Amino acid sequence: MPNDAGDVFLDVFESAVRRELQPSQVLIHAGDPAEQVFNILDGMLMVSRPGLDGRRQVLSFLFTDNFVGLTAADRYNFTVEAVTPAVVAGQSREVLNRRLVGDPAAERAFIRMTYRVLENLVDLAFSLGQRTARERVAVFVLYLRHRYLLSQGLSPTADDALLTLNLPMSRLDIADFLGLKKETVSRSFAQIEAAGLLHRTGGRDLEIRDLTGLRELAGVLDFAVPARMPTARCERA
Amino acid sequence: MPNDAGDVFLDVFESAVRRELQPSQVLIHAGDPAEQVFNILDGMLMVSRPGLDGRRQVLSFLFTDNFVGLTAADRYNFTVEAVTPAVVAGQSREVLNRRLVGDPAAERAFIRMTYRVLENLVDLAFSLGQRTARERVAVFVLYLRHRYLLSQGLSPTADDALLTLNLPMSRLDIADFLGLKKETVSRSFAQIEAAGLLHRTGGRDLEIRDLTGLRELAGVLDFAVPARMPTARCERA
DNA sequence: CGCTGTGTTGATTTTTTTCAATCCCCGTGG
DNA sequence: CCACGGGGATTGAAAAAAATCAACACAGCG
Repeated sequence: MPNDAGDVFLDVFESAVRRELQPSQVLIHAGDPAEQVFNILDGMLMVSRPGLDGRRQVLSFLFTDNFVGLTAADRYNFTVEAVTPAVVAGQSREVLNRRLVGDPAAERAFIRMTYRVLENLVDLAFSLGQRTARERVAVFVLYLRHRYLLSQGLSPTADDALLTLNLPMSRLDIADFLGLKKETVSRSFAQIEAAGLLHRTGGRDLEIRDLTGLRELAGVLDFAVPARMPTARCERA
Repeated sequence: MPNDAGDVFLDVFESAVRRELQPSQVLIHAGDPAEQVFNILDGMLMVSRPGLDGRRQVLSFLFTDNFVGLTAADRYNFTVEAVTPAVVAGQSREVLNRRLVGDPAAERAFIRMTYRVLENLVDLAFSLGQRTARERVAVFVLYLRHRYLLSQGLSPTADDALLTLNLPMSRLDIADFLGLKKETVSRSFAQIEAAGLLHRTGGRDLEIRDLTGLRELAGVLDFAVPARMPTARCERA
């Protein structure tokens, strides 16, 4: 559904219709016929899967050059809305499909992009299922920083760069992403701040004070190709 | 990584090496070079993503004709092991790739299969992030039943069929799938049983007593193309 | 300058986990 | 055939985590 990539097949968006979005404006409604795919040109968007009773799970945040609109069914089963003012390019699925069939390189790039989406979802599932509230918030901060670094063309391991972050989404959005309530997100931020790992500088901005400590708390070294157990079968009670 | 499909490209496994697995035997170790892809011929397998400190998130259970081995990186970042005695067919990635490049139909089938994996992961993320322990267990029972129905070629909406289920995996495996502890899984089963929705008939077998009630608890009508909010933007506090 | 909506903090309740004890199924061996 | 043992499963009690309910703070905006 969402995601990554600056790839060959993105040229299908050259002839695409541009569309501007205001914060919280909806690009894709879950349930709509899946006729188009989109490329993010500017701004941040949010993909979420609404439940039947008002609950929703935010699945990912989209940045410049991310792609969104994949689905196996003939209707979208996720919602996409703008977080910041944004510009997207929309192209019909058919045009994309025609672009892909002829060109093995484009095909491969497209499949690789889909894998990356998949791996992001696996990371999310791991957070939701296995990490504590504090850990999830720490991972989230690092995740956002990582995405910012990427979208600025910087190395994701540029350690000293980008220690001030803006979180353009609401606490509710973060909560629905992390499977927590907004109060729990606030408290987790407060605890992480109390531990000296970061500092909330008013509004939705923050400053990372101890990147190493934050990474330790998160139990994560990097994203997309996260550090994992090499082979050892983990023995547990 | 894991999953679904009885599809065109599966013919690449005709010339594949068969391998038999005993319960808990590992087919793919996270961290191994990703040289092969597999098709499940018989039995049940389990895909999981191990964390750094022994935590693990089970990502899916695999049944006959499911496919596993996808990854964007050159190493697997997930573990696959047998739950029941199983038989798999292994083929090199290269053979699969060669099979796909020439054939748009196979390509499309492959991409569609990847979408289905993706949608299963989205469902999992929704459960992990938004549902209570009881709901997760109810969804899990319905999910397993759904997979059994599919693998038997029955209609997933055959309501009265298949009311007795065998859960071949341990409570710990279920717990790691649902993001709970094994005791919580036990308690949730007990509560659902007390509510008269199912009955544990010794060992790892159970009997569904009230399918409708179970679906209500789960908040799910069906899988793979789950019921979702049609359009309405959900207003919430 | 007050209003409104988001965010934070506090107190309490609920849910889940943790720790610990038993149970029970099942295979084994007497 | 039945006692025995062992690992998984269940249940209980206590602790911890997160959610809920409620009040307050604060920023942005008319």
